[in-house]
Formats: sequence, structure tokens, C-alpha cells
Amino acid sequence: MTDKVRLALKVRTEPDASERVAEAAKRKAAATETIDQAWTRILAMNNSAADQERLLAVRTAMAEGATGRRPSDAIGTGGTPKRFSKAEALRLWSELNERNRAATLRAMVENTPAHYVLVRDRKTLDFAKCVIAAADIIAVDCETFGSEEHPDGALDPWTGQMAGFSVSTRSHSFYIPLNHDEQTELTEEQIFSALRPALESVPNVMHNAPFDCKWFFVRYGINLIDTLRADTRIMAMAFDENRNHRLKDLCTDWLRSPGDNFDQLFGRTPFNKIPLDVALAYAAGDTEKTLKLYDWIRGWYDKRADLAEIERLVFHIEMPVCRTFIWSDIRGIRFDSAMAAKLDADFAREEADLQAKIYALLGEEINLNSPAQLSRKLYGELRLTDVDNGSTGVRALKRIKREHAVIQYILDYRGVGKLRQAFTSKLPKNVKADGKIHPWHNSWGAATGRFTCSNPNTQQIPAKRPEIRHLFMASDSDRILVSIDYSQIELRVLAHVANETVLIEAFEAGRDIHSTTAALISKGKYTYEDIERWKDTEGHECQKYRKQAKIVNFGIVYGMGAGKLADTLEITKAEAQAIIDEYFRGYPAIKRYMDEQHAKVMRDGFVTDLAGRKRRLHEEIKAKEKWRIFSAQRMGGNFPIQAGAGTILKKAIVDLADVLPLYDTHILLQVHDELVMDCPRDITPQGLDHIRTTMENAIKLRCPVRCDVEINPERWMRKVDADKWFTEEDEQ
DNA sequence: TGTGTCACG
DNA sequence: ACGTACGTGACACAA
Repeated sequence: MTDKVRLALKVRTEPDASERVAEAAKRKAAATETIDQAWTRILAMNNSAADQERLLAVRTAMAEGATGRRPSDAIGTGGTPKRFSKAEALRLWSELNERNRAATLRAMVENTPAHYVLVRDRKTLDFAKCVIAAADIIAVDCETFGSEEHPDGALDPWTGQMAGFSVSTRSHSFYIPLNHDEQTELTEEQIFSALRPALESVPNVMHNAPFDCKWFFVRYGINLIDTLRADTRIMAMAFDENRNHRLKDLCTDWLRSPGDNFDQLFGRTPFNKIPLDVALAYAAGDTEKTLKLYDWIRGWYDKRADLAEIERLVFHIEMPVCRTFIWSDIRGIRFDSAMAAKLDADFAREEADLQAKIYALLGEEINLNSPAQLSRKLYGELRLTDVDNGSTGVRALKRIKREHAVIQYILDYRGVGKLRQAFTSKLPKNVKADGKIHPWHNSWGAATGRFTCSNPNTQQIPAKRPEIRHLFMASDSDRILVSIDYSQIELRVLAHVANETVLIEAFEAGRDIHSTTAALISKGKYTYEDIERWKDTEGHECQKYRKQAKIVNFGIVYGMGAGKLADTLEITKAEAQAIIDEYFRGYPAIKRYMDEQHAKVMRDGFVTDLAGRKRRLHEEIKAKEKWRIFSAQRMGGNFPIQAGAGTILKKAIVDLADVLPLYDTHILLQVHDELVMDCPRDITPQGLDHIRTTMENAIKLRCPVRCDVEINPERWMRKVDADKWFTEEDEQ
């Protein structure tokens, strides 16, 4: 028997054996486990919040005798008892829910409060108009649905439809149907001509405002953005960034009055199929709760003086930024679908070529996108060195590149496959009828206060391979894309919060910060000037030092230790430790800062950034697993830096609101330390300077803040020299 | 639905 | 004495 065959047998037989053992254990457990023990086991599993809630409901229902195991579920094949599983419990929940649904809906309709009003005729419309116009604040929410053609339309104002919307004042809650199967006496025209003035003038509050604002503007041209006072999701984020922020759950936990759950009530029924009396009871309740939640949070601001900073953050930074990016997303960014198709075809051909080469080398057609299959092939059959527990990630593969010719092909295949799967073949699907991509910026998506972005995520368009970014274009031939990014903003914030004079002086002198650190970790072997002189010389030690310094500069911000640094730089742990020691010796205030932050997290349970944004880690520091506590300390060190950098950019966005209109310029995208804007082609150097200095002066630090301006006529990241651009423009 | 991988800063 | 890289979203696979 050859080794290869023996190994193949081993690989195949082992899981069988372990499966048999597991199966026997299960049978034994089923024979001995009581239902209470089963519940303890299931509830201790890593369940999603929704599942946990459902499981608890089933347990209660079981105890009350409202449901129970079916004999067919309790007995397996051969008459052996089957143990009670999570899947079975969730099946029981579905059954219970289905049984309860009709009754719940009936009860909801019967108990509809008297101040809920269904707007279905002239009289109720006039009443709604008067009540809304007289209100000091309203809550608004819309109900949407998709179609056969656009199944995701319920989430997409560019392809879906609005079933209706609800508006709450402090006295009444209205539901105004627009497109229900159940007809009313009113047309969309009648409804909006009556309500538009009131809707657009009274300050409003919403939960997840970008969603509803976009629907109203894109579908009906109703502008609720300029009068948007608050988004209760953002207010909730400012109160507790760790929890989920669904309206229903916030109401349950904070107002102690549970909200209705759409899925639970309606399942997959599109909202336009919902009877109007049910729609009223559900939708009017949502806006009423939103307004109550808003008042509840405002109440805390009034009660607690220490929340003044949070209140300021919400109303003077977050809400203006949120409003700006609702407009940005509505405006959208032009996308070159034809070029994308061409690029996609090129990538597909390249991918097929590589795949053929790989199959020839492997002698078998495995699925290369399956980590499991690839891992078995490389480490099992081919017996290549498994450097990272069977991982087939780039890092592991790069290290065994010399062992087999196929590795480089696999890496290339991965690279081109990623570009095609994630970008050239997917981005065109996000293009709407106007030829533009309308991303969803979530201005407080991350716990650190950073933006997130989705559908598509324009923050993760490749930067190293610029051809994908080139697909994003200026809106018109007389306009250009201008991208302005903060230079080394996180390291500047670090210099500021740590008050590290060595770093501050380097920034003041305009020195390259990686070269500064490179000189430092070379232990005096090279000066800053040496590094700068030799950094681009292939193979020179200065180049190595600068490369290491760059990784250390970023790594320290993340709380990187010697182990990870050694891993990344492919040096010994002792060498890595020596570099870190040298770094902290040269930047003593950074060491002090990190120690202070770690102590602060452990003492207070939270840390703050320069605008009072908080990261609460109370639960983490109480964890019994050491790694979670270490992780919390790293977060404590990293948060003020990452959040601070994010807050500077947000403050800049607020300040730019008064500047950009002067130059007919609009923000299109945010990529953490960068803003991509759409400008007139004839914008002046003075105009760009004004925009740049506004960003640089957004928040004063102990060191200067600098931005770089890139001029991209037509395509993102296809930049031209600014001086040349302006002199040539003048000649025309 | 969770996991692995990989794109970004 | 020991030991640790932060924050995201999207895709394909495997169950």
C-alpha cells in the first residue's frame, strides 16, 4: 500500500469513526437526558437573540401544556429515544406562532386605541392634515413591498413600492394607505397634495431615518431630510453601542412596552396584502413608539448633566452627518456598466485559464472555492506543510509557495476570482435605472462611531488594483471627482491623545512618519535622512527598516504584540519584542498612554474619544476568559484613536455643509479617512483649498492635521497632477 | 446560519 | 510569568 492510498483511507475512515462515537454518545444522552436538562443544554448554546427568545417562549408554552413533543419526533428509527434538539424546539415555535397569529391579529385590531386613525377618505385626510400641521414634532415610518420582478424591492426605494406610511403626533397616530390591495377612496395625488406642506415643515423623528427618508424622496419627492430632527437608532447607539437597535427590542427593554414584530405577525406576507385595519394597528403603533422612545431618551438628557456631551454629539455631529449622507446616497455615483462587463469577461477568461492549469497539476477537478476540499487536497493528499491548522488563506499559502508549483496558480486564481465574484460581476447589479450606484452609508454603523456601507459596500472597493475604482465616474462630462483624504490621521490622533512630543515634533516638521519610526527602530544605525535617502533602493537595509516601521506604526495602534508582529514580519518573537521595546523607548508617551487606557478600561469599564463618544466594555472586562479581557484592553487602547479619527472626519462633514454649496460640490462617498466629491470641472484652486482647509481645521489637535487632494477627471482614482491640471485648464 | 476568506481603512 | 492586531461587509461553501 502506498503512503498516498493509506492516507486517503485514513482521511476517509477517521470521520466515520468519530461520527460513530458521537452517534453513540447522542443515543446515550437521549436515553438519560430529561427535558429540563435538554432545555439547559439548548439555552446555553450560542443562539441568536431571536432564537433565544423563541426558545424561551416554547419552554413556557411547554410548561403550560400549550405545546409538546410529537411522538414521531421523540422516537427515532429502531424505537430508540431521540434527544430534544434546538431544531425541534424551533419547529414547535413555528407551529405555535402559526396557531397564535390569527388570534393575535384579531386582538390587535379589536384593541386598536381610539387615537389611531386610518386615513381612507376626504374627512380623515383633512383631519390628519390639521393635526399634523399643528404638531411640534412628528414620527414617520413607511411600509414597503417588493414585486415578482424585484423580490428585494421592499428594501429598495429605487425598485420597490410603498404600501403606506404612518405618522404620529403626541395626540394621534395615522396610517395612510397608498398601495394596498384593499382600496380606499383616496389617490396618491390627493394624499400628498394635502399632506406635503405639513410633512415637509414639521420637525420629524424616525427610527433608522435614512431608510424612510430615501423612500419618501425617491418615490414621491417628499423631503423629510431637511426637517429630520432625530434618528432614534442613532440616539440608541449613543446610549449603548453594544446592544441590537431594533425598535421592537429597544421598546421592550427601555420603555418596558414590547413592540410588534413584523415577521412574527405577518411572516412573508407583503405589506400591501395586509388588511387596512391590521395595518393601522401595527404601523401606527410603530411611529407612536418611535416618538415615545425619542421622548424617553430626551428625558434622560434633561435629567443627567453628564449626558450633555452625548447630546451634543448626537445633535451637532451625528444628525447633520446622517442628513448629509442621505442626500449623498440619493444622489448616487455614476457607474460604467459597459466597462464592468468587459472587465468581468477578461477576469473570467483569466480565471478559467488558471483553473485549467491548476486542475492539470492536481490531476483532479476539485472545487477551488471550497476551503475544505482545497485543504484536504493540499495538506492531506499532497502532504504540503500545514503552517496554520489547515488554513488555506493567502498567508499560509504564501509560506509554502516553494513546495509546489500549483500554489502560485491558486493564489492568482483566488485574486482574480475575488475581483470578479465580489466586484465586476456584482457591482452592475447595484446599478439603478439612472445608471448610478446608490450605496447605503450608515453614518454610525460601527461601535467605534465609524461609518459602515452596504449595497454595495463602496468602502471595500479594491485600492491596490485601481481598475475597479475606475468604473466609478463623475456625474457628467462637465464635472470631476475630487478625493480628499486625511494624511496619517490615526497616527496624528495617537500623537495627540498620548501627547507624544517626539511624534508631535515629527508631524510639525513635516517628516515622513514611517521613516521616523524606521530610524528609531534601527537603534541609531540609520538617521531619518538615511532612511529617506535609501528607502526606495531595492534590497537596502533602510527599505527593510521602513517596511517594518510601517507595520509597527499600524500594529501598535491595534495593540499588536510580539507574537503577531513576528508572524507578520516573519522574524523571531525575540526580534519582534526588541522592535517593540525600541518603539516604546523612543515614544515613551505612547507606552504611557496604552498603559493608562488599559487601566482605565479595567477601572471604569469604558473609554472615550475626543468628542465624548464612548466605548462601553463593562461586560468584556468581567469575562472569565482571559483572551476577552485582553481584547477589551486592546479595544480600550484602539478606540480613542479610531473613533477620534472618525469624529474628526464627521466634524469636517458638518463644517463642509457651509462650504461645499459655494462651489456646487457634493459628497458622494466616505472611505473612513477620505471623502469622494463631485465637483464642477472649473472649480478653482482657491475653492479646493477652502474645502481642504475646512477639513484640516475641523478639530484642532496638538499636532497639525493635513489632507491630500486628488483630482480625478472622469474616473475615481485616475488622478492627474493638480498643478498641471490648473495651468492647462487656464489655457482653454 | 455559521465559517473561512478577503476587500477596505 | 504568562500572553494579544482594531473596525467593518460580501461572497461561496457546508451543513
